[in-house]
Amino acid sequence: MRNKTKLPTMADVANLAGVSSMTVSRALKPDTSVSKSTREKIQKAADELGYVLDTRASEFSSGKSGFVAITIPSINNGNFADTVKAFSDGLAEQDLQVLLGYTNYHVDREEQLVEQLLKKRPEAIVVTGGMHTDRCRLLLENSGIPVIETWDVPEQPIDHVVGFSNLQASELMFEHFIAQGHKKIGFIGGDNSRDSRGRDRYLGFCNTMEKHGLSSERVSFQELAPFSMEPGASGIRSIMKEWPDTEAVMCVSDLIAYGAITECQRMGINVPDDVKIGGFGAYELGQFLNPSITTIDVGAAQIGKFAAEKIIELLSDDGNTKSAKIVKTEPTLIKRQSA
Amino acid sequence: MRNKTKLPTMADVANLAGVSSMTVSRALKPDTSVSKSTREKIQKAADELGYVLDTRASEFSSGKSGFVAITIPSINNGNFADTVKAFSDGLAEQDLQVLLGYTNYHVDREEQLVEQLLKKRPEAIVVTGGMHTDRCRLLLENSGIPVIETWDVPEQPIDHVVGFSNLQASELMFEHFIAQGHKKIGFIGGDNSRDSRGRDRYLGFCNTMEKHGLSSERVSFQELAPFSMEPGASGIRSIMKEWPDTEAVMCVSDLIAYGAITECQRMGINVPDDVKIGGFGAYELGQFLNPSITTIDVGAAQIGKFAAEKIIELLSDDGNTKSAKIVKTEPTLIKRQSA
DNA sequence: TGTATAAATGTTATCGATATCAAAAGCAAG
DNA sequence: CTTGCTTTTGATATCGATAACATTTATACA
Repeated sequence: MRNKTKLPTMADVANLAGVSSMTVSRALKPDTSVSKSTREKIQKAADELGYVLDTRASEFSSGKSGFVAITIPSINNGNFADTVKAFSDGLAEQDLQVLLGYTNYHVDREEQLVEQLLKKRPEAIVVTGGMHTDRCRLLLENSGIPVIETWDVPEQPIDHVVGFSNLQASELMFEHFIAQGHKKIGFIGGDNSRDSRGRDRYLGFCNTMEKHGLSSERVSFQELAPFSMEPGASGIRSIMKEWPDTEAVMCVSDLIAYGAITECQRMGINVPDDVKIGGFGAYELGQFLNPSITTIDVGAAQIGKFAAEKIIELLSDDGNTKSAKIVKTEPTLIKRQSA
Repeated sequence: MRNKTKLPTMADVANLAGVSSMTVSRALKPDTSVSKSTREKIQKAADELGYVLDTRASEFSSGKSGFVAITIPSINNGNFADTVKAFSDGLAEQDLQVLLGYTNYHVDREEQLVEQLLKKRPEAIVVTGGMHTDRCRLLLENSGIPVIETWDVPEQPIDHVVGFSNLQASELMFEHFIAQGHKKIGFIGGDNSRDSRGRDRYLGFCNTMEKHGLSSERVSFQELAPFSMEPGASGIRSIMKEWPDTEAVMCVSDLIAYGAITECQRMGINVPDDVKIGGFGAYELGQFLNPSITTIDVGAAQIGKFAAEKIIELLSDDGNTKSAKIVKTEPTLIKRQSA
């Protein structure tokens, strides 16, 4: 069934319109010098044949692919979605498309994905996080295109960075707890070996506790493969069972906090009167829950916007102007009802 | 900066390894006849040069692109994410990649997107919904590849369909309301001109009301551009203000229901005692909210899975075997606390 | 009207891989 | 060591568009 009838090519259109295929090529682009009459003639021929440009040939011939690759950990995550949306919007004016890939929080999967993406010769690549396999790092370094690491500030950046310190960001929440006089503080996170951002948020917990001479034992690490709400429920159950006098808990994301808060309600524990619960990421659902979720806003959309701007700058650049290698966004605490 | 140093090509690898580029091409694929020793030699040369295959050239030369296009209305929507995930997983074994595009619930945007995607010569295309502009329909019909419409059962399908009747699905909820003895029933939806699935759910409301001789006036249509929770809050406010004796309301999605339920809580209205609220789509967050959200499960993942299977079948097909043009999934009511 | 300049169109070579066919090398059996 | 087969490798044409350059046609102005 498929490909039985071969699709029309530019030469077919040229034939029908009685011009050369080069003229067709020009007529189909917006800003080239083709007379109005021939352009109309060609447009008519193209419509008649149902001609659709083959960008594979086009990209191959012109040498530029017209798109930028971006990898994010998970498709179903409002935060990364915000980043991607702002990123796409920022690149749209430059006629650059976005090719998206999901690592599922696995560095091995990331390596595989990055290789796949590079094979398509993007004009730049954006990756989430600063933790990569050695080979992935090498691939990116040798790619010959701008590389931007986001959502993190790696110690040894590959190239450019648009991110923030997850460690410092999570400290905001713990300092907030402590300023309210709490001492028995806990943390619910995920598998730190897979998610370096989650790990840094946990380190922020440890640092702050240590700084104030408090115990950092009240932790629960849950399997949160498809980063979700259930683990928040099990996490808070486990913490409240082992340390019933816990006063405040920060969760590695708002989705976890959502699971934890709603589970508290089911257990008859009042949030925030009995225990305070903080989230991370300023997801929309946290704003509407009762109690609304106190959280850390990391400026997800801003990251995407900045990354897009940087890419536009780097691509238009003739290699002279030096732009900042590292752009930091400023996480802020959003005080709401839950903590 | 970019492209300054040209990336190595297959010919470079061939040179270094002392073979022809054709042999390199073969060695880099898994199942071709190349002797073990030369394959190792070539692999070594490729690694040394940091060679990465240029799929643009590869696809162009071989004539197949190796990917399938899919359009969905919104990136940040758990339901469509589920469909896409199942779809990707289903195609992964066939070495088919997925190229994703977002229509933002606009048919004009869809037309533009479909054209963009077709330019890249996918091997098949999946679109969400059965409402298209005339030109978009034409583009799809002339594309020469399998087309699958999903999440809907159009009256005049373009080619293949994997979907369900949104009308019948929403009737499940209204019949559920009525079976509980309710008569004063409402609906919160969005802009029907943009979202045909939402419109069909609304029609399901009207049909059921009419069938039982009830009024279908209690409706609120909200602007829900980035399909979200706030509109649920305003929607329920407006309905409860105008018709305070409303007994049950269905929302066009769980996200809207979430906004509506939490707003009720803030207004001191008890759900489900004072008013019952139903959602649509079986989103994860509805399962954990107190009260948990009664909803319609449309089998989002199943749609993706079926679509993938159909594509594999159609692509491997020699054009003989006739497969069903229309595959329907069976929406079910998930009875929880809110209704 | 002729010359200078700009605009419109055509010609040819090319991007990097693979399909296809041809040739060489390896191998088994007599 | 020769014949006949399989396996491995190579040479060449080709996919469809565009870059770069060449040429023709239109336009302006003296």
